Amino acid sequence: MRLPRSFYTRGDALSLARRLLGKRLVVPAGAGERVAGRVVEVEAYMGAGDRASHAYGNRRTARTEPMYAEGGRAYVYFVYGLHHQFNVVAGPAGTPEAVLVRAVEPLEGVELMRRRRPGRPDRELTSGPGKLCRALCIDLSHNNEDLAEGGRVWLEDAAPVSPDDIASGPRVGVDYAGADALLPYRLWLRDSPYVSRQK
DNA sequence: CAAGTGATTAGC
DNA sequence: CTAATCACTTGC
Repeated sequence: MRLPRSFYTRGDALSLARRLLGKRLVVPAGAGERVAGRVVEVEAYMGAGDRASHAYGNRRTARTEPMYAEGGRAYVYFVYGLHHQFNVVAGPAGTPEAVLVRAVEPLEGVELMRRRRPGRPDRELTSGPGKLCRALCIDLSHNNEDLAEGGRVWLEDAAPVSPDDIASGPRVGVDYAGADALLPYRLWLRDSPYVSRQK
């Protein structure tokens, strides 16, 4: 079952980031197959007031447009000439907040993931934002898709995560954001071996 | 540890 | 139009 719209619109990006940990990210892979992973690492991007956000100062361009939609849509973009990044849009329409999914633990379709990432140990199949998009085949065609209804990627509920198991720290790769780069908006499951390397 | 890759953007 | 900038990964 897909998580409902209200799951995404209920709170801000940080609240959604916390609730996203442990949930199951699913992408259909044709012929009734699925590729799926458990979310183990995320980053919150808090919108217009967040210097690290693409939508800082309400910057509104063709790329950032999906962030302004009602929560529950996908915001996918391309960085560094070769990697895709998958984000979940949070909050009501008009607030450009989103949560970047940084790492998942492979659960379904692991064979497919191995084939898409040849020569990688299972630990490194999905342990980074670019890696997971590669393993799950998420690309620009998924941009702006509706996770709550009809989209070709979605999230499913899973066993709740205890707050004690969640660790936090500064976000990765946002040094340009000044003081905002220090905010503890990166969250991960403390004991998961599938989180990305940088701490 | 540095190169690479190309979409996106701001600045003319 | 052009140049600069990346929410990163990989192979040296």
